[in-house]
Amino acid sequence: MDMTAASPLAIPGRRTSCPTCSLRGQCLPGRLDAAATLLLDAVIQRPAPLRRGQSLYRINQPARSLYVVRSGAVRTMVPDGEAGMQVTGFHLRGELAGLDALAGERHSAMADALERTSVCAIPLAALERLTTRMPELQVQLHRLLSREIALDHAHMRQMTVRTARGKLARFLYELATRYARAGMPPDEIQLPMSRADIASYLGLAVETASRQMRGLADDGIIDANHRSVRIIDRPRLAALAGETPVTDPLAYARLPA
Amino acid sequence: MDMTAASPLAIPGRRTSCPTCSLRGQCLPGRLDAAATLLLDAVIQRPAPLRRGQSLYRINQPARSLYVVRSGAVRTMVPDGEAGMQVTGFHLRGELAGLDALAGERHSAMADALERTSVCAIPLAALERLTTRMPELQVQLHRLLSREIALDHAHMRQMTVRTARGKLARFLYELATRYARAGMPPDEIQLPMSRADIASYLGLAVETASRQMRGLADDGIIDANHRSVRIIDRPRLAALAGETPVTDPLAYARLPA
DNA sequence: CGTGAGGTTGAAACCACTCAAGAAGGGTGG
DNA sequence: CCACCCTTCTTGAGTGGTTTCAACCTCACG
Repeated sequence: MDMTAASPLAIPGRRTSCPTCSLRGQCLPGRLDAAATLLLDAVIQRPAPLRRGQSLYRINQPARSLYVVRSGAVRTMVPDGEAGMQVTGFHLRGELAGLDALAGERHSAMADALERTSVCAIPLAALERLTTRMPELQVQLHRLLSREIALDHAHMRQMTVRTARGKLARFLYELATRYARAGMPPDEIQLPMSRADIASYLGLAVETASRQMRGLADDGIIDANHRSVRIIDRPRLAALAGETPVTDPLAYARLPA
Repeated sequence: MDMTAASPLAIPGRRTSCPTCSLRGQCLPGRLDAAATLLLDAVIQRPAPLRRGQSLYRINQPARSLYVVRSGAVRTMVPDGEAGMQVTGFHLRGELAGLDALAGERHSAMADALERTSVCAIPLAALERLTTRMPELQVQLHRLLSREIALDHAHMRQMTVRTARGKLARFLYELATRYARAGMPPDEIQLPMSRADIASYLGLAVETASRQMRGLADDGIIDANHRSVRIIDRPRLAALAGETPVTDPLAYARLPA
């Protein structure tokens, strides 16, 4: 299945714009009125789609824009030890990338496309100018920032799970949730990332990621081969994802003095 | 050593204010001029110091403010499985808390004080109003947001380290860095959090955290007993913190098509 | 001075990592 | 269109580190 052609927004020759974009509601325009949306639309750049492997921005590159993934998927990584890279995030349709340099300094991470990917680039300078004049836009920006921070926190929780099975379950469960929000079928996932990406993201060895994927399949929870994953038993996946074996449930129940 | 009395800002009877605050530069005022700083100062609330264990905000509570830690330390946690809590962050002097609800919705985490803690509360409604009128303030807000996101990413990297020793080393190293930024001695750390907090934060068993702390001490890298940690061999700590044994350095070097 | 939470230490089981090799895809060029 | 290559993924066995369970210590506090 070719996902790159799935988006109705990628029709060549037809110029995409905020007013006609199906992501409008969950993107920066939010609940902006038509006139305001046009003002925003005017500053947004829509570069040619990135091919698989092309980089969106590099480490230490001065931050110019904020990016919204229109279709495809973006991966962010930071250098890690000797020449290695650590995957810090995946950005799906409708999600933001480039927040690490919101202040207009330099990027602390690098980002590249996992598959053919279209993005909207919002120049930071223009964004600042617009938000001061459009309070609604600022609210929406903050809303999106909150969402991205929440995603990061979800990621943290994934990694503090102490079993590989639990990590992977949580990863798939969260991915399914995000696919649903992006308007894609949440139980038929085409993974845009490799096992190595998943392993790095979760802090596992590649082999472990592979084995656990098979393990979930053997248990009848998912149906997995290669990059296509079908969730069969969602409740059980949720149970695996939600549960961390907590040794001492009272350990953190500290009473006010 | 009692850290709660260490801050010159906690002098009773003397009302703290942005213009006289030593954190001014790295806090929201940033490089605002005197008049603008006063405007900001006027909306900032300074509640009575929190006692150890008192909560700053709870889960699902409507977000009212953004918080800056003036002295002390705040811990944030999310519920995790059956009645357990997962520590997602520690917020030291000069750092922000409450970003998970920046959009003015509800808090997805809870926050409480690890020791006697003073905070400044910036009402979100007022903040929004001010940023639209003061572009400089907005830039600084974004700068702080970037910093917090960077902290989260550092945390992620901590957790993907696959050895407990490395996780703890990275934790201590980063903590020392943040202490330095807060203007505290970076090599004489009084840990505000318990071993259980550290373990939860890093995704380890409490016993492992304890053992590794001792291990670092045995190796002559730190001097640790209970909550006071002295960094003896900073270069070696950095080496432990920076290095992850990367199996395949080329695994993520994907070439553009 | 007792009590309890927080912290440490020990021994054994388990799980994930490492090393190694083979299978399966996808892409490329003949 | 097929054969080839190379990347990605899988599978297997052994090892080592982390977890678990349990007991003990110690410090702060009432």
